Amino acid sequence: MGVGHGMALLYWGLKCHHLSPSSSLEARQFLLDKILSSYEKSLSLLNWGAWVADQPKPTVGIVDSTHSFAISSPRSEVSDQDCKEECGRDVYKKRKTQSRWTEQVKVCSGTGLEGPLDDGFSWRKYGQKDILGANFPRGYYRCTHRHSQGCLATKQVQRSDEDRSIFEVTYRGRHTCNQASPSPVASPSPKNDFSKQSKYHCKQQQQNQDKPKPTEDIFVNFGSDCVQVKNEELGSKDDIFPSFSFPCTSFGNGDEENNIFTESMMENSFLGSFSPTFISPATSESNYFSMSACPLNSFAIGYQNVQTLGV
DNA sequence: CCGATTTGACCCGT
DNA sequence: ACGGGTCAAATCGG
Repeated sequence: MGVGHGMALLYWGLKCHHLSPSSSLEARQFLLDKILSSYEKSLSLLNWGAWVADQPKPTVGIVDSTHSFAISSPRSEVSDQDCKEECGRDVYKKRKTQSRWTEQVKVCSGTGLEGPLDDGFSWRKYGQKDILGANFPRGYYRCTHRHSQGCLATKQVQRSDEDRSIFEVTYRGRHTCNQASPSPVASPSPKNDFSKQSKYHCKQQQQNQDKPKPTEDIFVNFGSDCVQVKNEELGSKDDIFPSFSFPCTSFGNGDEENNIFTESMMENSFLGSFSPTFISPATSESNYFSMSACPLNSFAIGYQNVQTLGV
């Protein structure tokens, strides 16, 4: 309720104020401060403070004029795990306490793409396993910048048994790296960089999910993907975070300039590193965040039409 | 040559 | 003992 209100307010603010790249930096900062303050109030209302209280306050900064802003709330877990990784193998214990959430990525069949879409981050595959009871193997990915920047974000990709067009992407940890450079959506010339960068993703999809498709189709066909985000296993079993969603039409007003919220947040941090904190750090499995971002024109990888699919 | 992927072995929690 | 997750050597490919 509270967070939903906060999110509604956030969206309202962005929409009503027509936050655009041409807006002054001060205006945007002011609005974001307002929004965040409301959001934080909502958080405290929710009494999920136990989790939030330890967290450094989320900071919002407008990075540059390409209307990308970074929202981060660094956690001690990062340095903690860094140490543990260096000092010994304690990743297994740490795993339990890491933030984790799942996106169900639906790739519409017959569109030329059969595989999990690129989420704007660069991943390196480090393993694959056959999972008991699953028809398809699970792929394990970690951030490409794990060593160069100590980024500990990982994800698992598994194709759904019931619907081959659905991929369950489970993210763990947040990106602490500077992912602006390799990200196809964040680059000044997305299309060129994307086709180049998606090389490995494309290949990986072919090898991993046995459905080779032409690279050329990807950029277009991502537009029909659906992503559902849900949070998992973050400790709390309390139903304090009812699911909520934006109506699909809300974002897609066709005005690119007004899509700062969707394109910026999603491409930079929303799905990649910010969402676990922002969305629902303490939800039970029955509660999940659902987010619509239909015609995300600039959001090249095309997260779209997220709905409460129900799990 | 360098970075990504593959894949069997290994580790850990249950 | 078993299953899930990670490691790392071998391999691939630009």
